[in-house]
Amino acid sequence: MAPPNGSAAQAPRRPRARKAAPAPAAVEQVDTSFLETLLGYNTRRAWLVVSEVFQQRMAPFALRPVDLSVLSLVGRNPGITSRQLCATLGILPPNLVGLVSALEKRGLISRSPHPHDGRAVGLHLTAEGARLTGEAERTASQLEADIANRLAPSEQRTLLRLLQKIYQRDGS
Amino acid sequence: MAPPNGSAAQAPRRPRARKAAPAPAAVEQVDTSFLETLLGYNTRRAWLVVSEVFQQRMAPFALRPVDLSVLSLVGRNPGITSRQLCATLGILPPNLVGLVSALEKRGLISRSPHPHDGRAVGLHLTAEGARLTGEAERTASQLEADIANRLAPSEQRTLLRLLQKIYQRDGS
DNA sequence: TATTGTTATACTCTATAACTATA
DNA sequence: TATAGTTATAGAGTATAACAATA
Repeated sequence: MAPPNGSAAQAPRRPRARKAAPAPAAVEQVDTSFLETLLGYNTRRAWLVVSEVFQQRMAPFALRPVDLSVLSLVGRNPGITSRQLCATLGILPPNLVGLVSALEKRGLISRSPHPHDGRAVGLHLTAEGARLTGEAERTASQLEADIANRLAPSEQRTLLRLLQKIYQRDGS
Repeated sequence: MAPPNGSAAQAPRRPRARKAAPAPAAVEQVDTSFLETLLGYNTRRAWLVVSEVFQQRMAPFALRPVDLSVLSLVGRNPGITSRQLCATLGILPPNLVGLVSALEKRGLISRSPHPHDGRAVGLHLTAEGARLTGEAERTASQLEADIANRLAPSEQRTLLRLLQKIYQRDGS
Protein backbone atom coordinates (compact mmCIF):
# COMPACT_ATOMS: atom_id res chain seq x y z
CA MET A 1 0.00 0.00 0.00
CA ALA A 2 3.07 2.25 0.26
CA PRO A 3 4.06 3.57 -3.15
CA PRO A 4 7.84 4.02 -3.25
CA ASN A 5 7.82 7.01 -5.53
CA GLY A 6 10.42 9.68 -5.36
CA SER A 7 11.00 11.20 -8.77
CA ALA A 8 10.08 14.83 -9.42
CA ALA A 9 7.86 14.19 -12.42
CA GLN A 10 7.21 16.85 -15.01
CA ALA A 11 6.64 15.87 -18.63
CA PRO A 12 5.66 12.54 -20.20
CA ARG A 13 8.81 12.37 -22.29
CA ARG A 14 11.14 9.41 -22.16
CA PRO A 15 14.31 9.86 -24.20
CA ARG A 16 15.68 6.38 -23.50
CA ALA A 17 13.87 4.37 -26.17
CA ARG A 18 14.85 0.73 -26.26
CA LYS A 19 14.56 -1.23 -29.50
CA ALA A 20 12.77 -4.25 -28.05
CA ALA A 21 16.13 -5.35 -26.69
CA PRO A 22 15.74 -8.32 -24.32
CA ALA A 23 18.44 -6.95 -22.02
CA PRO A 24 17.79 -8.77 -18.74
CA ALA A 25 18.02 -5.88 -16.27
CA ALA A 26 16.01 -5.63 -13.07
CA VAL A 27 13.97 -2.51 -12.33
CA GLU A 28 15.31 -0.68 -9.29
CA GLN A 29 13.43 2.60 -9.08
CA VAL A 30 10.01 2.64 -10.69
CA ASP A 31 9.52 5.50 -13.12
CA THR A 32 6.03 6.95 -12.63
CA SER A 33 6.69 10.17 -14.52
CA PHE A 34 3.85 9.83 -17.01
CA LEU A 35 1.22 8.82 -14.51
CA GLU A 36 2.11 11.77 -12.32
CA THR A 37 1.13 14.11 -15.13
CA LEU A 38 -2.40 12.70 -15.09
CA LEU A 39 -5.02 14.44 -13.00
CA GLY A 40 -6.99 11.21 -12.65
CA TYR A 41 -4.02 9.33 -11.23
CA ASN A 42 -3.17 12.05 -8.74
CA THR A 43 -6.72 12.55 -7.51
CA ARG A 44 -7.16 8.81 -7.03
CA ARG A 45 -3.92 8.47 -5.09
CA ALA A 46 -4.79 11.44 -2.88
CA TRP A 47 -8.24 10.02 -2.29
CA LEU A 48 -6.77 6.66 -1.25
CA VAL A 49 -4.75 8.41 1.46
CA VAL A 50 -7.70 10.41 2.73
CA SER A 51 -10.12 7.49 2.70
CA GLU A 52 -7.68 5.26 4.57
CA VAL A 53 -7.22 7.78 7.37
CA PHE A 54 -10.96 8.39 7.35
CA GLN A 55 -11.64 4.71 7.88
CA GLN A 56 -9.25 4.59 10.83
CA ARG A 57 -10.46 7.67 12.68
CA MET A 58 -14.15 7.28 11.94
CA ALA A 59 -14.28 3.64 12.99
CA PRO A 60 -15.79 4.55 16.42
CA PHE A 61 -18.77 6.09 14.61
CA ALA A 62 -19.20 3.16 12.21
CA LEU A 63 -19.66 5.64 9.38
CA ARG A 64 -18.29 5.39 5.87
CA PRO A 65 -17.57 8.56 3.92
CA VAL A 66 -20.87 8.25 2.10
CA ASP A 67 -22.74 7.81 5.38
CA LEU A 68 -21.30 11.01 6.76
CA SER A 69 -22.14 12.78 3.51
CA VAL A 70 -25.77 11.73 3.79
CA LEU A 71 -26.05 12.63 7.48
CA SER A 72 -24.41 16.00 6.91
CA LEU A 73 -26.71 16.83 4.00
CA VAL A 74 -29.81 15.74 5.92
CA GLY A 75 -28.70 17.81 8.89
CA ARG A 76 -28.17 20.94 6.86
CA ASN A 77 -31.18 20.33 4.61
CA PRO A 78 -34.05 19.10 6.79
CA GLY A 79 -36.70 17.46 4.62
CA ILE A 80 -34.31 16.66 1.78
CA THR A 81 -35.51 13.81 -0.42
CA SER A 82 -33.68 10.68 -1.51
CA ARG A 83 -33.72 11.99 -5.04
CA GLN A 84 -31.95 15.17 -4.00
CA LEU A 85 -29.38 13.18 -2.07
CA CYS A 86 -28.71 11.03 -5.13
CA ALA A 87 -28.30 14.06 -7.41
CA THR A 88 -26.01 15.83 -4.97
CA LEU A 89 -23.75 12.89 -4.19
CA GLY A 90 -23.77 11.11 -7.53
CA ILE A 91 -25.39 7.97 -6.11
CA LEU A 92 -27.94 5.90 -8.00
CA PRO A 93 -31.35 5.64 -6.30
CA PRO A 94 -31.29 1.85 -5.84
CA ASN A 95 -27.99 2.13 -4.02
CA LEU A 96 -29.24 4.76 -1.61
CA VAL A 97 -32.17 2.70 -0.35
CA GLY A 98 -30.22 0.34 1.85
CA LEU A 99 -28.00 3.15 3.03
CA VAL A 100 -30.90 5.27 4.26
CA SER A 101 -32.69 2.25 5.71
CA ALA A 102 -29.62 1.37 7.74
CA LEU A 103 -29.30 4.89 9.12
CA GLU A 104 -33.00 4.84 9.97
CA LYS A 105 -32.69 1.51 11.78
CA ARG A 106 -29.83 2.97 13.79
CA GLY A 107 -32.21 5.71 14.88
CA LEU A 108 -30.16 8.46 13.25
CA ILE A 109 -32.63 9.70 10.66
CA SER A 110 -36.43 9.70 10.32
CA ARG A 111 -38.87 9.95 7.44
CA SER A 112 -41.77 12.35 7.14
CA PRO A 113 -44.30 13.06 4.39
CA HIS A 114 -43.24 15.62 1.82
CA PRO A 115 -45.20 18.91 2.08
CA HIS A 116 -46.53 18.94 -1.49
CA ASP A 117 -45.50 15.71 -3.20
CA GLY A 118 -47.12 12.50 -2.08
CA ARG A 119 -44.50 10.42 -3.82
CA ALA A 120 -41.51 11.91 -2.04
CA VAL A 121 -40.37 11.45 1.55
CA GLY A 122 -38.56 14.09 3.56
CA LEU A 123 -35.57 13.04 5.64
CA HIS A 124 -34.63 14.50 9.02
CA LEU A 125 -32.03 13.85 11.68
CA THR A 126 -33.24 12.49 14.99
CA ALA A 127 -31.88 14.01 18.19
CA GLU A 128 -29.35 11.19 18.42
CA GLY A 129 -28.58 11.56 14.73
CA ALA A 130 -27.88 15.26 15.13
CA ARG A 131 -25.61 14.59 18.09
CA LEU A 132 -23.62 11.89 16.33
CA THR A 133 -23.46 13.85 13.08
CA GLY A 134 -22.05 16.88 14.83
CA GLU A 135 -19.40 14.81 16.55
CA ALA A 136 -18.56 12.95 13.36
CA GLU A 137 -18.28 16.17 11.41
CA ARG A 138 -15.85 17.59 13.93
CA THR A 139 -13.80 14.38 13.80
CA ALA A 140 -13.74 14.46 10.01
CA SER A 141 -12.67 18.09 9.95
CA GLN A 142 -9.86 17.36 12.38
CA LEU A 143 -8.82 14.29 10.43
CA GLU A 144 -8.55 16.22 7.21
CA ALA A 145 -6.77 19.07 8.91
CA ASP A 146 -4.13 16.59 10.07
CA ILE A 147 -3.66 15.35 6.52
CA ALA A 148 -3.68 18.82 5.02
CA ASN A 149 -1.06 20.09 7.42
CA ARG A 150 1.46 18.89 4.87
CA LEU A 151 0.27 21.94 2.97
CA ALA A 152 0.42 25.56 3.98
CA PRO A 153 -2.98 27.05 4.87
CA SER A 154 -3.07 29.02 1.63
CA GLU A 155 -2.23 25.85 -0.29
CA GLN A 156 -5.09 24.01 1.41
CA ARG A 157 -7.57 26.62 0.29
CA THR A 158 -6.10 26.61 -3.19
CA LEU A 159 -6.33 22.83 -3.49
CA LEU A 160 -10.01 22.73 -2.58
CA ARG A 161 -10.78 25.63 -4.90
CA LEU A 162 -9.02 24.02 -7.87
CA LEU A 163 -10.69 20.65 -7.29
CA GLN A 164 -14.05 22.37 -7.19
CA LYS A 165 -13.32 24.14 -10.44
CA ILE A 166 -12.73 20.72 -11.95
CA TYR A 167 -16.04 19.19 -11.00
CA GLN A 168 -18.40 22.11 -10.62
CA ARG A 169 -20.60 23.48 -13.41
CA ASP A 170 -20.22 20.18 -15.18
CA GLY A 171 -22.61 17.38 -15.97
CA SER A 172 -20.58 14.99 -18.07
CA MET B 1 -24.97 12.34 -12.19
CA ALA B 2 -25.14 16.14 -12.47
CA PRO B 3 -24.74 17.71 -9.07
CA PRO B 4 -26.69 20.96 -8.96
CA ASN B 5 -24.31 22.75 -6.67
CA GLY B 6 -23.79 26.45 -6.85
CA SER B 7 -22.94 27.82 -3.45
CA ALA B 8 -19.55 29.35 -2.81
CA ALA B 9 -18.73 27.18 0.17
CA GLN B 10 -16.26 28.21 2.80
CA ALA B 11 -16.82 27.24 6.43
CA PRO B 12 -18.91 24.48 7.98
CA ARG B 13 -21.00 26.91 9.96
CA ARG B 14 -24.76 26.92 9.81
CA PRO B 15 -26.38 29.70 11.83
CA ARG B 16 -29.93 28.54 11.19
CA ALA B 17 -30.30 25.91 13.91
CA ARG B 18 -33.78 24.40 14.09
CA LYS B 19 -35.02 22.91 17.35
CA ALA B 20 -36.33 19.66 15.90
CA ALA B 21 -39.27 21.63 14.61
CA PRO B 22 -41.44 19.55 12.25
CA ALA B 23 -42.01 22.54 10.00
CA PRO B 24 -43.00 20.97 6.66
CA ALA B 25 -40.84 22.92 4.23
CA ALA B 26 -39.39 21.53 1.01
CA VAL B 27 -35.67 21.83 0.28
CA GLU B 28 -35.03 24.02 -2.75
CA GLN B 29 -31.29 24.55 -2.96
CA VAL B 30 -29.17 21.86 -1.36
CA ASP B 31 -26.61 23.19 1.10
CA THR B 32 -23.32 21.32 0.60
CA SER B 33 -21.18 23.77 2.51
CA PHE B 34 -19.73 21.30 4.99
CA LEU B 35 -18.92 18.62 2.46
CA GLU B 36 -17.11 21.15 0.29
CA THR B 37 -14.67 21.76 3.12
CA LEU B 38 -13.64 18.09 3.05
CA LEU B 39 -10.65 17.10 0.97
CA GLY B 40 -12.01 13.59 0.57
CA TYR B 41 -15.32 14.81 -0.84
CA ASN B 42 -13.65 17.15 -3.31
CA THR B 43 -11.09 14.65 -4.54
CA ARG B 44 -13.79 12.03 -5.06
CA ARG B 45 -16.02 14.44 -7.00
CA ALA B 46 -13.12 15.58 -9.18
CA TRP B 47 -12.14 11.98 -9.81
CA LEU B 48 -15.69 11.11 -10.87
CA VAL B 49 -15.52 13.81 -13.55
CA VAL B 50 -12.13 12.70 -14.82
CA SER B 51 -12.96 9.00 -14.83
CA GLU B 52 -16.20 9.59 -16.71
CA VAL B 53 -14.47 11.52 -19.49
CA PHE B 54 -11.71 8.92 -19.47
CA GLN B 55 -14.20 6.15 -20.04
CA GLN B 56 -15.73 7.99 -22.99
CA ARG B 57 -12.55 8.92 -24.81
CA MET B 58 -10.61 5.75 -24.07
CA ALA B 59 -13.40 3.44 -25.18
CA PRO B 60 -11.73 2.83 -28.58
CA PHE B 61 -8.71 1.38 -26.77
CA ALA B 62 -10.79 -0.75 -24.40
CA LEU B 63 -8.57 0.37 -21.54
CA ARG B 64 -9.62 1.28 -18.04
CA PRO B 65 -7.56 3.75 -16.06
CA VAL B 66 -5.80 0.93 -14.24
CA ASP B 67 -5.00 -0.80 -17.54
CA LEU B 68 -3.31 2.31 -18.90
CA SER B 69 -1.44 2.70 -15.62
CA VAL B 70 -0.06 -0.82 -15.92
CA LEU B 71 0.85 -0.46 -19.59
CA SER B 72 2.52 2.89 -18.98
CA LEU B 73 4.55 1.55 -16.08
CA VAL B 74 5.61 -1.56 -18.00
CA GLY B 75 6.58 0.62 -20.96
CA ARG B 76 8.73 2.93 -18.88
CA ASN B 77 10.08 0.15 -16.65
CA PRO B 78 10.85 -2.87 -18.86
CA GLY B 79 11.17 -5.98 -16.73
CA ILE B 80 9.06 -4.60 -13.88
CA THR B 81 7.53 -7.31 -11.70
CA SER B 82 3.93 -7.80 -10.63
CA ARG B 83 4.96 -7.06 -7.10
CA GLN B 84 6.40 -3.71 -8.10
CA LEU B 85 3.27 -2.85 -10.04
CA CYS B 86 1.15 -3.65 -7.00
CA ALA B 87 3.28 -1.50 -4.70
CA THR B 88 3.30 1.40 -7.11
CA LEU B 89 -0.39 1.42 -7.92
CA GLY B 90 -1.81 0.29 -4.59
CA ILE B 91 -3.30 -2.90 -6.05
CA LEU B 92 -3.38 -6.20 -4.18
CA PRO B 93 -1.51 -9.07 -5.88
CA PRO B 94 -4.55 -11.33 -6.37
CA ASN B 95 -6.34 -8.52 -8.17
CA LEU B 96 -3.47 -7.89 -10.57
CA VAL B 97 -3.30 -11.47 -11.84
CA GLY B 98 -6.36 -11.31 -14.06
CA LEU B 99 -5.48 -7.83 -15.22
CA VAL B 100 -2.03 -8.84 -16.44
CA SER B 101 -3.33 -12.07 -17.92
CA ALA B 102 -5.89 -10.15 -19.95
CA LEU B 103 -3.28 -7.74 -21.30
CA GLU B 104 -1.07 -10.70 -22.15
CA LYS B 105 -3.88 -12.47 -24.00
CA ARG B 106 -4.44 -9.30 -25.99
CA GLY B 107 -0.82 -9.48 -27.08
CA LEU B 108 0.10 -6.20 -25.41
CA ILE B 109 2.57 -7.45 -22.81
CA SER B 110 4.89 -10.44 -22.49
CA ARG B 111 6.56 -12.25 -19.62
CA SER B 112 10.23 -13.08 -19.31
CA PRO B 113 12.31 -14.66 -16.55
CA HIS B 114 13.68 -12.27 -13.94
CA PRO B 115 17.49 -11.82 -14.16
CA HIS B 116 18.28 -12.88 -10.61
CA ASP B 117 15.08 -14.02 -8.90
CA GLY B 118 13.56 -17.26 -10.02
CA ARG B 119 10.29 -16.49 -8.32
CA ALA B 120 9.65 -13.21 -10.10
CA VAL B 121 8.62 -12.59 -13.70
CA GLY B 122 9.63 -9.52 -15.70
CA LEU B 123 6.99 -7.79 -17.78
CA HIS B 124 7.57 -6.10 -21.13
CA LEU B 125 5.49 -4.41 -23.80
CA THR B 126 5.17 -6.17 -27.14
CA ALA B 127 5.58 -4.14 -30.31
CA GLU B 128 1.81 -3.87 -30.57
CA GLY B 129 1.61 -3.04 -26.86
CA ALA B 130 4.12 -0.23 -27.24
CA ARG B 131 2.23 1.20 -30.20
CA LEU B 132 -1.14 1.10 -28.45
CA THR B 133 0.27 2.40 -25.18
CA GLY B 134 1.84 5.37 -26.91
CA GLU B 135 -1.40 6.23 -28.64
CA ALA B 136 -3.42 5.73 -25.47
CA GLU B 137 -1.04 7.91 -23.47
CA ARG B 138 -1.38 10.72 -25.97
CA THR B 139 -5.17 10.39 -25.87
CA ALA B 140 -5.18 10.45 -22.09
CA SER B 141 -2.96 13.50 -21.99
CA GLN B 142 -5.24 15.32 -24.43
CA LEU B 143 -8.32 14.25 -22.50
CA GLU B 144 -6.97 15.60 -19.25
CA ALA B 145 -5.78 18.77 -20.91
CA ASP B 146 -9.35 19.36 -22.07
CA ILE B 147 -10.64 18.95 -18.55
CA ALA B 148 -7.88 21.05 -17.01
CA ASN B 149 -8.47 23.92 -19.39
CA ARG B 150 -10.98 25.15 -16.84
CA LEU B 151 -7.85 26.05 -14.92
CA ALA B 152 -5.06 28.40 -15.89
CA PRO B 153 -1.81 26.62 -16.77
CA SER B 154 -0.23 27.72 -13.52
CA GLU B 155 -3.26 26.44 -11.63
CA GLN B 156 -2.95 23.06 -13.36
CA ARG B 157 0.64 22.69 -12.23
CA THR B 158 -0.30 23.81 -8.72
CA LEU B 159 -3.15 21.30 -8.47
CA LEU B 160 -0.97 18.35 -9.41
CA ARG B 161 1.78 19.49 -7.06
CA LEU B 162 -0.58 19.86 -4.10
CA LEU B 163 -2.23 16.49 -4.74
CA GLN B 164 1.18 14.87 -4.82
CA LYS B 165 2.11 16.51 -1.54
CA ILE B 166 -0.96 14.85 -0.06
CA TYR B 167 -0.15 11.30 -1.05
CA GLN B 168 3.61 11.21 -1.42
CA ARG B 169 6.03 10.24 1.35
CA ASP B 170 3.16 8.53 3.10
CA GLY B 171 2.45 4.92 3.87
CA SER B 172 -0.67 5.04 5.98
C1' DT C 1 11.36 -18.38 7.55
C1' DA C 2 10.11 -14.87 4.03
C1' DT C 3 8.64 -13.57 -0.63
C1' DT C 4 6.57 -14.05 -5.60
C1' DG C 5 2.89 -15.39 -8.03
C1' DT C 6 -1.34 -17.69 -7.95
C1' DT C 7 -6.20 -19.71 -6.92
C1' DA C 8 -10.38 -19.53 -4.60
C1' DT C 9 -13.57 -16.88 -2.43
C1' DA C 10 -16.16 -13.33 -0.02
C1' DC C 11 -17.47 -8.78 0.50
C1' DT C 12 -18.39 -4.13 -1.12
C1' DC C 13 -19.54 -0.92 -4.61
C1' DT C 14 -21.89 0.24 -8.77
C1' DA C 15 -25.17 -0.37 -12.58
C1' DT C 16 -29.62 -1.90 -15.03
C1' DA C 17 -34.42 -3.46 -15.41
C1' DA C 18 -38.77 -3.42 -13.70
C1' DC C 19 -42.43 -2.59 -10.45
C1' DT C 20 -45.80 0.77 -7.30
C1' DA C 21 -47.78 4.90 -6.27
C1' DT C 22 -48.22 9.35 -7.05
C1' DA C 23 -48.03 13.56 -10.17
C1' DT D 1 -46.57 10.27 -19.54
C1' DA D 2 -43.25 11.27 -16.21
C1' DT D 3 -41.18 11.02 -11.53
C1' DA D 4 -40.02 9.16 -6.44
C1' DG D 5 -39.05 5.28 -4.12
C1' DT D 6 -38.28 0.51 -4.16
C1' DT D 7 -36.87 -4.47 -5.31
C1' DA D 8 -34.10 -7.80 -7.51
C1' DT D 9 -30.06 -8.76 -9.67
C1' DA D 10 -25.87 -8.49 -12.29
C1' DG D 11 -21.35 -6.77 -12.76
C1' DA D 12 -17.09 -4.50 -11.25
C1' DG D 13 -13.95 -3.53 -7.65
C1' DT D 14 -11.58 -4.87 -3.42
C1' DA D 15 -10.41 -7.88 0.44
C1' DT D 16 -8.44 -12.22 3.04
C1' DA D 17 -6.73 -17.08 3.29
C1' DA D 18 -4.05 -20.48 1.56
C1' DC D 19 -0.97 -22.82 -1.61
C1' DA D 20 3.49 -24.02 -4.64
C1' DA D 21 7.88 -22.48 -6.03
C1' DT D 22 11.89 -20.01 -4.87
C1' DA D 23 14.91 -17.14 -1.94
